[in-house]
Amino acid sequence: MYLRVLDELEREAETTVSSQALANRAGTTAAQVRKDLSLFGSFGKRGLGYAVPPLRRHLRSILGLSGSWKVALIGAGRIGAALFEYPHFREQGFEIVAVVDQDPAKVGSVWNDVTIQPADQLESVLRSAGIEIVILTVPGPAAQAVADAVVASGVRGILNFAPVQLRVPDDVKVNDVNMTVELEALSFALKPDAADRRAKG
Amino acid sequence: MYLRVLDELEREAETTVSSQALANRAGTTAAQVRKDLSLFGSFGKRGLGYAVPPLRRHLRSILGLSGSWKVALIGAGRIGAALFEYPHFREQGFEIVAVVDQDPAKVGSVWNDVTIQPADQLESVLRSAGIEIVILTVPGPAAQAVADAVVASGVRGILNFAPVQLRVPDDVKVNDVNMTVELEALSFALKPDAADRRAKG
DNA sequence: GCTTTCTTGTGACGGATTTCACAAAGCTCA
DNA sequence: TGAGCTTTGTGAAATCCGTCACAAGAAAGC
Repeated sequence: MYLRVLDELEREAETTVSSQALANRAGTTAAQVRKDLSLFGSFGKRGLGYAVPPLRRHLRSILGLSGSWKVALIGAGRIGAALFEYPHFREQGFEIVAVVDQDPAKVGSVWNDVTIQPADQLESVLRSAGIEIVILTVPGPAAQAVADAVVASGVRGILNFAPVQLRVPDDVKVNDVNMTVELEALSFALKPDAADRRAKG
Repeated sequence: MYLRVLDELEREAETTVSSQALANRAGTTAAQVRKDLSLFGSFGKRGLGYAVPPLRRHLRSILGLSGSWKVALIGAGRIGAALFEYPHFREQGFEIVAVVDQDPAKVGSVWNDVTIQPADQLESVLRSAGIEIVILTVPGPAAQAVADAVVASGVRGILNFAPVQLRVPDDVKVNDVNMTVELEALSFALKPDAADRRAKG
């Protein structure tokens, strides 16, 4: 989130930012910002704050965003299609260089120079394209089987949109985007008798 | 996540489940499951486990999912369109009964019986449809202004897909879905010199 | 009815994370 | 140059959260 704020500050041509200002924009506290950043080094100047462009470069480097990552999209349904066009992935260095789908009617279509490949060739597609991270937008019931094949192809990062918990080896990292769970959390916070929870914590 | 697992177990016609089994499927530990559930009551039977259908009902009630919620989609772009069709929202009781977009070319289109309304009528649309939760899929730079109007319309829950931190009053709950941040977290975990972090914690 | 087996509910512990608070450092201006 | 103001970096304290471990409840077998 700090990187997102720094992107914004750089567009606004701000040259420095204090931990307090960074905290305000990122939705946290000044002390938290300083603790977080100090884990990776001393980037600020006392009395002044943090210089925006260097801190942004530092954070990009810390996050491993200095180069670019080769990403495959598995599942060319509505959500997959929307993500394929999502501009922020490329802006941050994630290039979707392969698309795979199980539906024969979709295989062979070309999306912006990328040809949709059949699911039964998943492993060879991932290996030959040198894929490092996969975005998984297949239906829940199919997700675990696809994830197994993805792992077998040597991929160690999965961004999972399927509403199931994937079981993968320890050296594979899965991050879930679970939109339904987020909505349900809103429901919990808003349900009629939730007022006391808000008051008492 | 427990509710998701219980949905699954009920489809499989399982009648009871132990904290251990629930933990396996939800990706956590048995002790964690018991602590979490015990916060809201004693739902299990010692020696037996939890009865699936009643626990599922309990969780749905705790989460405020007993009835249904009226939801508006603001932003009819690619992501908005994908979410409109996403079946799991309706399955869990979230009905998208209004769609709003700023683009005159889209206003007036009908999506599955819902007519897209113009952004300048946001407040009246939200109020007259009795909207309780909003899904925000507008571009980042527009998000705060739209959120302000949403809050002014009395909505107290926002599912925010814009990659910015929204500032809202304390009685409004915002949940963020930040796909780019999730990818960046994968990048951090996978970047070449990340091996030592994994080993040492 | 009694023993065995299973599994919950929960207090105690310990590790992790956040907040607090302040010395040290840098800038500005006289 | 030095006083005053600002803001970082970081130990210490406080808080939060997950894990452990076990007493007690419930069923099953005999």
